[in-house]
Amino acid sequence: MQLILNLPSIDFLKPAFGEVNQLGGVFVNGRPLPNAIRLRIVELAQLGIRPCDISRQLRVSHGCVSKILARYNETGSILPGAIGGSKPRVTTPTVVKHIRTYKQRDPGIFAWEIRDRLLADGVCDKFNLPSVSSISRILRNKIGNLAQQGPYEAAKQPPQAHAHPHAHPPQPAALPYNHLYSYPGSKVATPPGMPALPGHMAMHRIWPSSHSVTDILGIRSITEQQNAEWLAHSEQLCHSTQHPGLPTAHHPSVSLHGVQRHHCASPHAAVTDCCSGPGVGVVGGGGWGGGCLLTIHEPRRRGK
DNA sequence: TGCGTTACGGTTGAT
DNA sequence: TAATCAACCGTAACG
Repeated sequence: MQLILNLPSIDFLKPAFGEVNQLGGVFVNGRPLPNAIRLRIVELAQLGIRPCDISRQLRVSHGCVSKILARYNETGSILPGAIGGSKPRVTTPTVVKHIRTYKQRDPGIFAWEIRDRLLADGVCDKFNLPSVSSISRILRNKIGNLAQQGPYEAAKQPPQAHAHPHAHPPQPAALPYNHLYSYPGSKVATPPGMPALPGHMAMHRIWPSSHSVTDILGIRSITEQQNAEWLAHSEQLCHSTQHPGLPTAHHPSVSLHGVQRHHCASPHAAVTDCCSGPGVGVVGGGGWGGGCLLTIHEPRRRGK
C-alpha cells in the first residue's frame, strides 16, 4: 500500500503546547486522540494497512493503534471511554429508587429512617449502606422537589406525577461543544428517537468532555482539512482497489450509528453526526465504555 | 520486525 | 469547597 505513504504529513499539526512522541506525533498526555485520528486508524486498518504502518503514518504509538483497533474489533466503537467520574459506590440506581419510594410513601421520613429501612429491607447491606449524608444528598439532588414538598402536597399528587422530578434531568438536546467526544458508559437516558439498548450494550452517559486534543491543540480546522484530503485520497484508493468486504466511499458500508457517511463528508463530520446520538458498545474494563458506534461491515478480526 | 501487554504519568468528574 | 477515588487516556518499553 504505497499509496498510503503519500498521505499528507502531519508535521504541521505540531502545536504550541502538548507533547511529541517518539514518532514525532503530537499528543496530550491523559487526553484521547482526536476522533478523526481514531477514525483514520480504524479505516486504514480496514483498508488492510498493517498496524505498524498506521502507527508510523499517523505518528501514533503502536500501542495506541493496537488498543484502538482492539477496542474497535471488540466493541465496534472508535470512541474513547468515559474519562473521569466514578461509579456510584452506594447510591446505585436501585438504592435511589428505593429511597424515592420510601419518600413517596412517607414524605416526612428522615434520612436515618430511610437508612434503617434500606438495611431492613435488604436493599443494602452494612457494607454498601449509604450514609445519612448521602441519603440527604440524594433527597436533595435527585428527589429534590419531593423532599421540598410538604407532606400534604406530596401526598396529594399521584405517584407518577412526582416520581422523577429530578432523578433524570432532561438531557441537553445537543452538546454545543465538543460533541466529537461523546463518551460512553453513561447514566443518562437513551436520547429520544433512539431505541433503548439492552443491558451492557446500553449507553450510560454522554460526556461533554471539556477538552479534546483537537481543541486543546487548536488543530480542528487543520484536521478537518487534512481529513478531507485524506478521504478524497482514500476514495481514490477505493475506486482503484475494490476490496470485497471493505468499505468504500460509494457503498457506504461505513456508517456511524446509522448515519451513513457520504463520500464527500469528512470523517470528522461523520463522527460529529454520530455523537449527537446515542452510542453503542461497551468498552472494556469497568463496563463504562460504549459510545458511538462505527459500523463497518465485516470488521477485520485479528488472528491472535 | 511486528504486535500484545503493561507500567507510568497524566486528566477527568462523581462522590 | 477541597480531597479522594476510580475510571479513562497515550506513550514507552518489554517480551
